[in-house]
Amino acid sequence: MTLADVARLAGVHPATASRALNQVDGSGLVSPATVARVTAAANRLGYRPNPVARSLRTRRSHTVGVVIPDLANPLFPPVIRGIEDRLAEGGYVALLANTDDDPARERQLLERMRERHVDGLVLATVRRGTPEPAGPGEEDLPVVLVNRVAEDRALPAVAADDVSGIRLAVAHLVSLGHRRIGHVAGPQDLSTGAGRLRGFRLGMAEQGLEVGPTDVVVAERYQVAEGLRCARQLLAQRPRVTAIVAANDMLALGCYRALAEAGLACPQDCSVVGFNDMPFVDQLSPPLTSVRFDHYAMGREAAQLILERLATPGCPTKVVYLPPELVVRASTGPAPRGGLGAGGGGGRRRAD
Amino acid sequence: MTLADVARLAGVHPATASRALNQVDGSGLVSPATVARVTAAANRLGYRPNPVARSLRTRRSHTVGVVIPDLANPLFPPVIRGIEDRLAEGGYVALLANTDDDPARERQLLERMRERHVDGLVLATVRRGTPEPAGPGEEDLPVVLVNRVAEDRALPAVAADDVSGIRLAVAHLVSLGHRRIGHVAGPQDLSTGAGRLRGFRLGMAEQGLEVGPTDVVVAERYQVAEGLRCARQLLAQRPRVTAIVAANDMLALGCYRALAEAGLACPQDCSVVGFNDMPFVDQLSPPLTSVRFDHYAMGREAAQLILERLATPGCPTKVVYLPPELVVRASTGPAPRGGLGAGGGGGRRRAD
DNA sequence: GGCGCGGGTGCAGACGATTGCGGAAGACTG
DNA sequence: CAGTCTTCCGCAATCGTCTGCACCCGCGCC
Repeated sequence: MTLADVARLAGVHPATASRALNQVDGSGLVSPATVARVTAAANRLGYRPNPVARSLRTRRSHTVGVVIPDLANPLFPPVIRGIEDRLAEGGYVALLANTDDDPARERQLLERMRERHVDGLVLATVRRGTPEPAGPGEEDLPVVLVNRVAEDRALPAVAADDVSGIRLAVAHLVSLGHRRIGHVAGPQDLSTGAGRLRGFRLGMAEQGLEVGPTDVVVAERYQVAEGLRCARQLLAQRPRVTAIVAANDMLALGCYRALAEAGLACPQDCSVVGFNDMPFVDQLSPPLTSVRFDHYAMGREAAQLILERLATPGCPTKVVYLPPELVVRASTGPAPRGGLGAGGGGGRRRAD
Repeated sequence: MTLADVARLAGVHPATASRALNQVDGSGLVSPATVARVTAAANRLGYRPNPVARSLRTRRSHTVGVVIPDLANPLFPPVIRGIEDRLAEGGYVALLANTDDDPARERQLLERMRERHVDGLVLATVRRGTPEPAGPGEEDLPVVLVNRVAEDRALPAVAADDVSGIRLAVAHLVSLGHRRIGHVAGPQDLSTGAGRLRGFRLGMAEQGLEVGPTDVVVAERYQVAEGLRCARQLLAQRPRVTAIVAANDMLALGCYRALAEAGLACPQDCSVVGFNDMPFVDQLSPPLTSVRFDHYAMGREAAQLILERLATPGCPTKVVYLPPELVVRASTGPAPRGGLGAGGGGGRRRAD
């Protein structure tokens, strides 16, 4: 079942059959009658072009490398699905790779992808300070960033609007009467961690609140254990916080634990807000208030961008920000009376 | 950078270079001296064979199709990672596809995979009653099943030992004093659903307990909403159950909701056991007791099996069962006094 | 010394599709 | 009616690698 068979059945040369089948219709390289004959023959035979042979000749594999830190992070599956679905519509397939946040492993995986002749890359792994996100020699391969953006916006990217998202969270807490709000920040070498910290400072400023040096603790990784460590520290150095904005749901989980350790109830004693609205955070106890954005859409958009670059290599680099929204659940509640809130007068003071 | 360049540098014919590089060393087609010269040249040039050209010639793509219902199901990411890691060790890559449990979509995806000339398939989507798991004409492609097994064990597969796992759960509940135990069963057209129901009956029999017709409700899908529906029904038709064995963690989540609706506390009024020990079920409230098995290992083992079949096509079909273990958390507790348990005498009867 | 044998290489033809080039018609103009 | 242009199609090369076949050469044996 090759092109030659189709050509024979249609009574034309294989070259003509090829042109007939690949014709963007109308551009007169092949007569309409011939196109009809060939496509009819192809249909009758159920002909499917051999992508391997095609790739060899055209040097395009119709394959895109997708590099993420870890598939087991619940944030990524919906993103991957979005990428794959959109790529499939464009006739491409995704090649997945997990780096486990290990730069050495990442380099090795990118090398493998180059060997496989991927046509482009979608990277969810860039860090600030590694200016060549795709490694040396990648300049020819189209690259799109997802979830994280490049420091200088020099690369096309799709990500949530971290700053706005955190501002929503802060505004929500303030509207509940909170004034002493802490931030468990994400790793500052990631655009998300840095952006969300910026969003926190900005949001607080907008509400007329100051951010002191003890109001922020920076996590080294987006992990529950780090969230626990940071929240402990925050509670220690800032005992009267009534709310914590976590840079990420994982960190928020760590905050839950730290509060439980300290014998504080959430949200009665201290509210917590997360970011990402991962699957199942609505099943936690208490269900987590979190900043949501559409993960699947982020994936689709990233795929869209890489498809555009594949189609027209020189096109301008776009950076797309997805609008976040706050999903209010039970982990946030009114500020406890007795906090330093300007909301009400005195009231009962907590015992601690 | 092609084989011809290497050959030129080594002063041999490309054909010889090819043989030298592909030689399983020792089988004397090429002299050792030549092999040394060629490999040296290849290293010096950093030569990497073009997998596309190689595939075209050898008709092997070094690619394995991995078909799952839905990547967003937390069970699968670790499995996928196991598959990908083991495949990578064998020089293969995985091509992922999600069927969303839609047979039509599955057929279409399998067709795409055939077009892409995958060398084998790992399927997590087989249902009982579809004897041709991979569709017609798949007889030539090696297939391995994962998570679910074929009805007649005719296909190699890797899965948890569903029967043993559920028996562990039942034994645990009985040891806590439970006697009236219900089962929210999984879809019976899936081997997991059927196996776990069988395990439930067997486990109950082993404990000398009978399973009446109202003790089991069968879910149509592994979804929280279905779990809710079934648990509601179970509570209605069997009001005095003190424990529910769910065929799956999703269904267990539904049970949580049904209990909450009914004003019952877990585990004080009714214990719940899940299956799979999905990520984050330890963060639920209460943390879920669940039957665990090693998801990553399951993936690795499936990849191992497909690699074996790829290496020696005729090898006997193995079916591997992974040993399950019970992870006891806070969703299971002593049977409430006043149940029909044989454990103690009368005691306080619950008000309902 | 001639012949046979076998290990090691070179030659060239696939694999299946794409594409520059040129040629053969048909259309159209002067 | 001749010449030019357009349209459509066939020819053959090409992508990079593998592999059946033939060849060459050296060695051993009769």
